[in-house]
Amino acid sequence: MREPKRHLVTSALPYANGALHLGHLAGAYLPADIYVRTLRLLGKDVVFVCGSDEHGAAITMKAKLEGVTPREIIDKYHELNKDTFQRLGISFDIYHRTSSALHAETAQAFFTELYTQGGEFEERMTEQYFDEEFQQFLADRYIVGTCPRCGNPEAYGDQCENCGSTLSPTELIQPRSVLSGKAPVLKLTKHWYFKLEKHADWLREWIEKGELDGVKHHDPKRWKKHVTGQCLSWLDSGLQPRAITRDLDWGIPVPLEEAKGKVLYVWFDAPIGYISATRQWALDHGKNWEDYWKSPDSQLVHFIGKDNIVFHCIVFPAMLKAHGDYLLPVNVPANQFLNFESRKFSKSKGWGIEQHEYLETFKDFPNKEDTLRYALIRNMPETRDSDFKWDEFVDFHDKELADNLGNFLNRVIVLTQKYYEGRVPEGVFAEDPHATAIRGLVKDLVYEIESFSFKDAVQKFLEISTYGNVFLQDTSPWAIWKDEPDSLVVKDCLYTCLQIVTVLSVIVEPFLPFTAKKIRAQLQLPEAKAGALAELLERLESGKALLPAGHLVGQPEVLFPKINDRKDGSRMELVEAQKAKLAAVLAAEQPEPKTEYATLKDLISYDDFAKMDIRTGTILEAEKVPKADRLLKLLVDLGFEKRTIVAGIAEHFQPEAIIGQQVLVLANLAPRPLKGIESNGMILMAGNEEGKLSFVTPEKGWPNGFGVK
RNA sequence: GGCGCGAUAGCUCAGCUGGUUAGAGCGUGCGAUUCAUAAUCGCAAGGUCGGGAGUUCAAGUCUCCCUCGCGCUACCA
Repeated sequence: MREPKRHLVTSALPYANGALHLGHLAGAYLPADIYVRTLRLLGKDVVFVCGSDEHGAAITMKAKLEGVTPREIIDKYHELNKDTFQRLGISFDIYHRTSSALHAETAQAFFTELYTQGGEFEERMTEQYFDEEFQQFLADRYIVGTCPRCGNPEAYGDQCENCGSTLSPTELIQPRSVLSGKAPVLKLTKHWYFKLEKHADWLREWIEKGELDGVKHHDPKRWKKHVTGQCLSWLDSGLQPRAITRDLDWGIPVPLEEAKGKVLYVWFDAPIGYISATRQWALDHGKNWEDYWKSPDSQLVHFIGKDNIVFHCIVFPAMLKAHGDYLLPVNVPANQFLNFESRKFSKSKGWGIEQHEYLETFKDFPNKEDTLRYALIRNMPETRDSDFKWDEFVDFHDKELADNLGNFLNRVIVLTQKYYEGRVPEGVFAEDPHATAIRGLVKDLVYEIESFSFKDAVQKFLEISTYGNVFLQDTSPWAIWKDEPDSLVVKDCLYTCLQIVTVLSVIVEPFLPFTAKKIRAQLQLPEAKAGALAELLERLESGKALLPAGHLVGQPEVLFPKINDRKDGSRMELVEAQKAKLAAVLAAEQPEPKTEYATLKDLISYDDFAKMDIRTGTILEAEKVPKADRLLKLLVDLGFEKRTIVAGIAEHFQPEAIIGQQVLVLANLAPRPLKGIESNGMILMAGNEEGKLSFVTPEKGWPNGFGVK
């Protein structure tokens, strides 16, 4: 593949209704930042864009819950996230937002282009819930009701947060509007759908072979397996048209006369945010944004978490291709998820720590940003879920940053001060084997970063520091210096070590930007500029000194005060406090009977009740319905007849265990086929707040077939 | 249930297109060293590569079955 002229790098746009936690940082922002900083050091033309995703019903929902406007919500979280990223050293060239006018214009133009081209959209009339009192259609999130799976009375129209199942609003039992609290009605509405399925063929070729229109586009082997795998799995199961409009008042208006009151569905406008962010950046810097999005010698890379794979590898590329002119990503190095002390991050359960919260809590901790960055890099969930542990956080910091890296710098500077009053001695480095070895490690490191293997890259980084330690130890200049203070061996040794430290001062920057500044300062060197790494490699090759003889270095200063420090327990206390917090969460977990009872349904008349014919019965046979996790096929004796009933209780009861079980059956429910089996009635079950089920039965031995009054 | 990804030393993980005695870091044990943040360096112990079957001259690496973890997806109490 040709060397690209320009790089466009994106990180997933954070949704502006909350803060981000360490998992997000490790997933989509930190790796992107390392990648981008490396490219800059190599002197490449690169733009790194991100921003807030600020539309969608979840934001209006949150605003409503908090009694504020959506604008206040997005302003709050936009500022918070933007500021936090900056404080952690995530070096976006722009952190834009989708509420901007430029974005609205960009997204609308994108829609209009696809619309006028024709063939990409289709219109559909669908029935959506409508709140008659408020005279508006309800987004999925605006409908709550009882979850059909677990019985949680507060499930949303798109998802039940109790059992995690994905729902559609029409599945909810006893739905009600969040706005009026009343039952919504179904009403016809028109929406536009993007015909994703017509792009399936070229998408498959693009993902499988890396070819676009028969031309080599990228090397598919360089994509992560779980990314390619999930995409092909989607393609195999068939693509469906996706709605791109919504009935909502918060978002970008659909630019069509006949679509008044409708907005672009947030998933459609969000990825276009990458484009509008680039446009804004170009405006601010007098550049041409199209060079980055449309020129074939530019290269696009999306950094995301695994929850976003399908959008970035199928949906958005399809949109871009349908539009025409746009580049498709050469890679989407999605990371998996980071767990926190063996569990998933959970804000509601108090498990985990958010980015800004970390910065606040570790306010007085030296190098808090780089220490965190380092711990996350070492544990980055590159190919599978990984786990953040405070004990490892301490170990990585103390053993690798303090003992290996920090101490190496320290001993070199101390020796230079002691033997040569801080002046770099004369020596050879360039043509000796050490220079070759170091150059090899630096090249390996760069290669790993370009391959999105950040864990391997940081390991190479540490190897350089270890190389220095080994060399220093093997030479032991202190032993020679005692008798021969003018020894050339000692001069050569320190000269070489100082060159190695200089290498470290440059390549540390992508990983630990704050530390990079400190090391440069100790060496009395200016900060490494764009292209510094390219220059360094060149010098290593051509034999020029990186740090010339005679250069005066600064006074030694401890770079990383250890956490596990017997003289100063303050840093360890901070970590211990975090561990104690988690222990407290665990301890408090058992008694949590914050029982929520379903709100009572609307009143019904006696006649309504009388319509139901509930009978006593006994289960005669039970077997699992194949290809369904929840369904059991039952044969129930109702006295006057035996009938087949399919019940969704397989997760709670073994088929053998319920034979002979007495039950109550809603016997006059209209028959309905389930997985090809006709179900004639419904078994009555009692449910609790955990979603557990219990049979409702008459007294033991009660005859079958009699009514319940 | 379907699909995808994963399961390798006590712990965290590397092992590309199948090929000599399966690697690294941490931890452990022993030794060296003192310039340094009780840091550093060397050596050693430690694995039936989740389980089972198969293909092959040869399998951690390919095929099939099973178990477990994570994710996507289907399924009315």
